[in-house]
Amino acid sequence: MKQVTLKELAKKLNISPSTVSRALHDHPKIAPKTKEAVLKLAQELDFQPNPLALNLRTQRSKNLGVIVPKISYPFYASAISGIESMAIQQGYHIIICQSEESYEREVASTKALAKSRVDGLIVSLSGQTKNYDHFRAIMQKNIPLVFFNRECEALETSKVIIDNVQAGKQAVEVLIDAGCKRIAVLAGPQSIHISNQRIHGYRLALEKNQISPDPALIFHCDFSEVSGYQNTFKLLAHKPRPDAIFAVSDRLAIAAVKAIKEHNLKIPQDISVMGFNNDPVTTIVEPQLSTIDQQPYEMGQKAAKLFFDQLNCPHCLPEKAVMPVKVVSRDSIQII
Amino acid sequence: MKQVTLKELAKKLNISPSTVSRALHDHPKIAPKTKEAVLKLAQELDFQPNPLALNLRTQRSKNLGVIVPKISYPFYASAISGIESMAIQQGYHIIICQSEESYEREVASTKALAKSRVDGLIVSLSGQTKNYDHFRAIMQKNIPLVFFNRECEALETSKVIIDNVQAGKQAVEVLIDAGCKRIAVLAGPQSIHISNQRIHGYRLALEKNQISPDPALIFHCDFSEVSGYQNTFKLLAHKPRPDAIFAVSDRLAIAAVKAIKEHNLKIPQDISVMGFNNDPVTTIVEPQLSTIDQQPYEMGQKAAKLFFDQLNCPHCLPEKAVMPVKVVSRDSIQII
DNA sequence: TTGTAAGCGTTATCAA
DNA sequence: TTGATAACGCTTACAA
Repeated sequence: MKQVTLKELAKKLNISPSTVSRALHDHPKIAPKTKEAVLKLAQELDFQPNPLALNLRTQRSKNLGVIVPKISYPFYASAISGIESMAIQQGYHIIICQSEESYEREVASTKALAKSRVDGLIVSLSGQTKNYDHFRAIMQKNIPLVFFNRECEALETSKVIIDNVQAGKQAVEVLIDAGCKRIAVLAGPQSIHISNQRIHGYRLALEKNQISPDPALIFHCDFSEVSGYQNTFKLLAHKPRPDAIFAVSDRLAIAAVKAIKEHNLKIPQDISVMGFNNDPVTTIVEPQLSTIDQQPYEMGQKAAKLFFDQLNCPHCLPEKAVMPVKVVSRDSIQII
Repeated sequence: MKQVTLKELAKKLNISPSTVSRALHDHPKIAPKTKEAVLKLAQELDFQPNPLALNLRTQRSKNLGVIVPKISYPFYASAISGIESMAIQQGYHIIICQSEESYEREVASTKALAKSRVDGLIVSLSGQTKNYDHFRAIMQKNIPLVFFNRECEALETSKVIIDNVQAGKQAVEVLIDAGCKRIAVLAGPQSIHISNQRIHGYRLALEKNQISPDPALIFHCDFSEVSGYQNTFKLLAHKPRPDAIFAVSDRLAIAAVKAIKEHNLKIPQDISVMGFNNDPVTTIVEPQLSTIDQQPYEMGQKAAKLFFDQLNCPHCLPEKAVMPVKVVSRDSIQII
């Protein structure tokens, strides 16, 4: 059972392939009955134009590469859904690669996707990435490149981000408004730029509220649960004990919750916790976690939109979209 | 900056395209110095063969379609990673579609993927799917089709599954071994075959241990948290109260945990809970959940392997792979 | 050992 | 209104 081709339609109808092609495309100058006959047969034989041939002609693969640290992070799973929802509307498919936070894997994926001739690339950087030459190569090939969430400031590309400084500030202000004075930070790796921005927001919030910052209250750690857990132990040992923790990700916040419970401290009575991301787990942990929702689905949609903008207007200037965030208040912060 | 083509290499070297092609492919009958010259120039100009042209020639897209209910389910996120790890080795990319448990979306995705000429399809059925004509169409086009996890027994395709009856039996035996006698089931939708198989396993376990089954202890519900929660309320109201719950998914188990706590009952002292899937949340909920690990990454790898087997041997018989599961013991079941 | 020519399936251009 | 031809980039008989 082979797929029927346009040529075969032509042969059966005793007309030329070009006529068939025109009939199928509503060409203005085609005899109505020719058109009718073609459409009828095409229907009957379930003719599907071969996209492989189309791709060769147009030099477009109709594929969009997406590189994220990990699809199992709920943030990225949602973002991917958002990207896909837009892509599908334009007849595009997305090809997803995971960097697993590894620079080497990110480079390898970027190269593989370029080789496979994706029409564009939507990327959220790996935690290790400090060199951007692989993306410069993409740009030189005029392949539209859009960053989202974790972006590269040094490159002039379209990007979809949130205002991490502002969001960090908002998050910490929730804690301050709840009466917290000694707010510690589970800060994530120092290499992650968005984490640093959120911490910058933390400082701004303190400043605005005349709380003097204490650098010893900032605990850098990697994103793993173990690391968050261990650093919370250190954090709780600090004298005087912090009365709140701002974690730059929900995963870290949840590790903190675990550690806090082991210390037989109560959340939020003894210590408040603020997360970031609005992962589904935030409603499963006890108490439920206050956090910041970045609306990843919408970020993904916007990123895809910016890709199509670039595709359709290669010489337009790149666009930077800053998306709004939402504070989500739950039970991990004392209400005063 | 256009990509350089094989023809251009040929022109620059004043030889024919075919010679260049042969040089690049280690053709046996090629003069060493011709080959050398070609490779050198190819290197210099960073020649990358255009896969779009290759695809048209070979009539292969080098894309593998994957349809799952939802990528944000951790089970599927892992399975996808497993599929991808195999695919990448063979120069394949995967195109992921989410059915969102909708029959219509599954049909639409199947058709879209066929239209885009994927070389094969790896599918886990949507919860609604009862008609399989869209897959029959795929099989008629000789597109390799592999099911995993949620399969279709009526179709003769390759498949990767676990023995859900056996796994359900094992799960319930853990409860029985812990001394539970009145084991209720959060059973999921009646339309989901694998859930029903797990429930069948439940019955076998009861039977084997001379516990008489009580149909009133089986609570069908959809997979949502609300539904699991509400049904647990009903379940707990049942007299005499069950001393254990076997949930066919961790999500349901977690909803049950919530409901149980609202009743001020203790897990596992008052009631034990057994889940299924080994989702990451099982270690976040308190107490940590005993469950069944299906090793989704390995399932995904195996599914991809079966796809490549079909691709390379179109007339080979389909293969059914039954993967082992692991019982994961945590704190939600009383140890006696 | 290399070159020529045809072909994968489609469409754009030109000519009729 | 339709047809012939060439082209997208690559490979492979076949010929030389």
